Amino acid sequence: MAKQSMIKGASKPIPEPVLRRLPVYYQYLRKLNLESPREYISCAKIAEDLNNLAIQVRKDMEFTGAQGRPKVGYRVTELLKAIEIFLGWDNTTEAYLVGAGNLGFALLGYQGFKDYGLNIIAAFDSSADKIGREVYGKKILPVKKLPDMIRRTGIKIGILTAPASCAQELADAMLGAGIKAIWNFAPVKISVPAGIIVQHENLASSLAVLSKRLALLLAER
Amino acid sequence: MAKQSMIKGASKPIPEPVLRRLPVYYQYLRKLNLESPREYISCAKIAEDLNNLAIQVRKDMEFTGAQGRPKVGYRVTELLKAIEIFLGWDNTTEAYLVGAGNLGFALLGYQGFKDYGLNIIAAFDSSADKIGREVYGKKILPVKKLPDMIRRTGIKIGILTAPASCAQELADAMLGAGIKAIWNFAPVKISVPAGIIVQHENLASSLAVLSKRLALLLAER
DNA sequence: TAGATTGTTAATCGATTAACAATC
DNA sequence: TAGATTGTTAATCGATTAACAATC
Repeated sequence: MAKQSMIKGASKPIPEPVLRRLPVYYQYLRKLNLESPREYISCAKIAEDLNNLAIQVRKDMEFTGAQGRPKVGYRVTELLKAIEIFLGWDNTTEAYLVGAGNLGFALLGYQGFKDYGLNIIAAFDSSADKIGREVYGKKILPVKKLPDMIRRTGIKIGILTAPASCAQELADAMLGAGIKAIWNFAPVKISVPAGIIVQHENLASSLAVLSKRLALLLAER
Repeated sequence: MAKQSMIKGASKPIPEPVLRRLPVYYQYLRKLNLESPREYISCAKIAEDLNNLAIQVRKDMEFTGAQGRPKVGYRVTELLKAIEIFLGWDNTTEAYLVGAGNLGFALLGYQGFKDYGLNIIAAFDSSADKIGREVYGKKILPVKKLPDMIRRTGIKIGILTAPASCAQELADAMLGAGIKAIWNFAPVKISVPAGIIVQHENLASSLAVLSKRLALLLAER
């Protein structure tokens, strides 16, 4: 099966690169709103501050359906709203986190998620000295209760921050109980049936880009 | 300034997508070597297991300079070596980590980095109850010693896991002391002069892809 | 030998960028 | 009005995929 770099199914398919840039604009505009608020903004200004091209910003914004006014630009609040709605960040999606290690704790404590419509309801772990604790206001529950909780709450997103060695097993448990999307931070590829979404965060891929760039930079002279 | 999706400066410029896939092959081949070792492997087999196309695997491998034998395939050890050398993972690069919170701890404890030639030498933090502790064998030092340590050791990579509020300030301190590449996990864009490499891990971008895919999936029926 | 698989050149596809008309 | 900026159509560029020759 071929991979899909294009997100299909929508009226207009959205290129993944666009989808990855929209949050960057969103973060930028929110920060701008706090630090030096203004009613309107042009693509040229956004592009300049974010170090890319105005035409790309304009094209990207087109996907969200946001409309600007010639000579004036886009109303900042409208732009923010358009991105929010487009990404589905205007209403909250609930998720469970599985694996309450350091990374799990970091994600539980990340305040940004609520801006992106993601609410981690609870965490699950198998270790007795973690179960029962409360971290950043979120309960750590025994992992054997996970399937039951997923069924009862109908939660669709699982955030997997367990060690590689038990990632597949935990993924299977989640999927069996009705999870539809797994955000996988475990450093291992997990196999899932068709129709299930896996978003794999691979540190090694990022590191490869970083180390190659650095090697080229240092080799320049 | 336009952005560069292509890594320039090498004899043959390497597309970033290729660079991101190479570690996936690497992880796959290493796991294969442990679980069901074999001397040779074909691109078709790799592609099947990783869910992509044989021609893409072959093209990607071409960049590493690895050579296969028609009808036989590639020698697994050679493939691993070729990727290692190509990414510069065959000799160790040292790095400092700045910000010893939960995420910092998670990265300090991540065993995988040594396979990728990255060695985090020490961590820095400003909080008194962290300074002096040792985590996964790595000392936590006072952040005010950071510039001096960078100068003395000549370390070129800084891993930034501090809160957004002090990310820019810490980045400036690192760059002033000679850091050439920053792996930025802080949820904020940092500004750097030309010639400095910043690799920004943006959770919001990944979440956007995940949430849009899930929304489309759930809307299908 | 026949067939599988690599290596390499060509074709396609999609994303980015450019050009320009519309409009405030 | 003139000029800046959007909206939209066209051109370019690069990455992916296909085709096929080379070879073990």
